[in-house]
Amino acid sequence: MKIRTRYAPSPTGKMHVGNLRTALYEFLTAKHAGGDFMLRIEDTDQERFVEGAIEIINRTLEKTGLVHDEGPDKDGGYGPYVQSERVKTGIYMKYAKELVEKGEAYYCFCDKERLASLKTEVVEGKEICMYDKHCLGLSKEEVEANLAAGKPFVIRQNIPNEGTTTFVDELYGEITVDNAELDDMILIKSDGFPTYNFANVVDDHTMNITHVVRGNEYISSSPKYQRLYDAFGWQSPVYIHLPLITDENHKKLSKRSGHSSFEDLIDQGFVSEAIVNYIALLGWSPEDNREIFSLDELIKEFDYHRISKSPAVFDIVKLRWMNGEYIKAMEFDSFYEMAEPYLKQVLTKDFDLKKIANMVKTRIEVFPDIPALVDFFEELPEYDPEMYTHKKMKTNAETSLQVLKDMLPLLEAQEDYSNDGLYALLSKYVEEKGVKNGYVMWPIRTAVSGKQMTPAGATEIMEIIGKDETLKRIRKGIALLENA
RNA sequence: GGCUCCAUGGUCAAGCGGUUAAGACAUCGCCCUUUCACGGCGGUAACACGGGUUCGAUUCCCGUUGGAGUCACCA
Repeated sequence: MKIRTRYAPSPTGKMHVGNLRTALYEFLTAKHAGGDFMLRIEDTDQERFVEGAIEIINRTLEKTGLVHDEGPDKDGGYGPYVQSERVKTGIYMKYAKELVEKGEAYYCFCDKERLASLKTEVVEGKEICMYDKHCLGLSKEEVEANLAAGKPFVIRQNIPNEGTTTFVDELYGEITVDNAELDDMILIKSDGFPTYNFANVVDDHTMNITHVVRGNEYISSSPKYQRLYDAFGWQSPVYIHLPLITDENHKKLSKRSGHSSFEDLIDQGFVSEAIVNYIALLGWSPEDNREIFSLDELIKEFDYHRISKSPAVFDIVKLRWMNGEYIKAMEFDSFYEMAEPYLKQVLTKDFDLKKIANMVKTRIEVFPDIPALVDFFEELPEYDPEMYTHKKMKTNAETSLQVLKDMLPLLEAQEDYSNDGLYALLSKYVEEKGVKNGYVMWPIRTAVSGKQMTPAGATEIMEIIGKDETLKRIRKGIALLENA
């Protein structure tokens, strides 16, 4: 049988990385087996609906390559299935009533006050209460009368207080709970909309979803869903619950961490391929030791049986490393396209931006690293003359001053300011003095950059900034050292 | 708190009764080098604890401890 999976987000804002990984694993589970991947928008809670959220979901899935296979026709492609649209067909109410007929569900007319009066216990600021099945005792006539009188109602699942319920998860195995632990959850809300708990079962069944891949947080409500499948006489799908992604404190990733959503990450200069690659490895590992995977390679290698059971910490440091690997592997032209705005942030003079971009390409992990790395080309920063002292190079203020003074007239006389020409000039001096390269290169590089760390060597820098600026900076260095 | 799940280095993780317990990130050191970076090489670092089962447990079972999730007319 063909595998069918679905990604079922609710449109409430940004795309959380946990949700993105869920979408990825659903996509991969289907695609690895040549199956289909669906997108279903779960918007049965009108209050939580956020304008533009569906667009964010669509854009993110498109950008990451997680394209869904079917759905309502929409200008040339497939749109997502949308629950609020399906509500209009009456499908959920129809199935809910079927359950009522079977005695597996019942109408409930309890108002907020009565519900609030139910014995509650407060644990960690959260109220805990279970419905007392009060309305299950209503006679058929009473229900009819209430309905006829237009009294607001919900439909609840009827779960016995005795016995146990078991469901099977592919990864976790059999999970059994006492029915007494299970609340009579609401299937249809008083506004006529189904709850997620109900809609998800009806939809997964009617859409022939074979593998339900979802976050770990659903594991505790899965027994209730299982009872729903059983009540309908439907075969339940294969369940695959995914381990949680946490922050460095092992807590659920939240907005506070600053990188909890795909959008955050993109804003911070990560490329989507690297993000996908990284989260694929958060909770899953291939048979070999490979770590760099394109989406197509993931499809080929992904085996959901190798998904791990324990939670994973989202490590931004490793993501940065991986992003750096992707940047290094990029074609120069596409790299340049993305790097240019960052270059232009700090470089306004007439520089060879492509040359600078090329220097920087292997040295950054994310694009926003660029400005701080190249800003000295534009303007020499204030720097501490202490920087001229370097143990290994055997340089200090004195030797540096000597080198700069010796070099200044040579650089003034020099016409050829190409990297090669300058390198030849400096090498000649090095040879004559019988010193090590660094003995000369270090002070020169310091004088022309004013930086501890640069993306290029001394002569490359001089080539870029040109003769006038070079001489200015060398003189500045001399002045600085003489006054020190 | 009830219920459920999880437990290999700081982090991601391989392992599925017998291994010198892989690999990656981070970290440290060395080499290379026109400093740093890049690159190359190497080091430090882990089976939470206690009982079983077994000739033999990181691996299987039980308990303890620790962590997490969940307990809505949210998904």
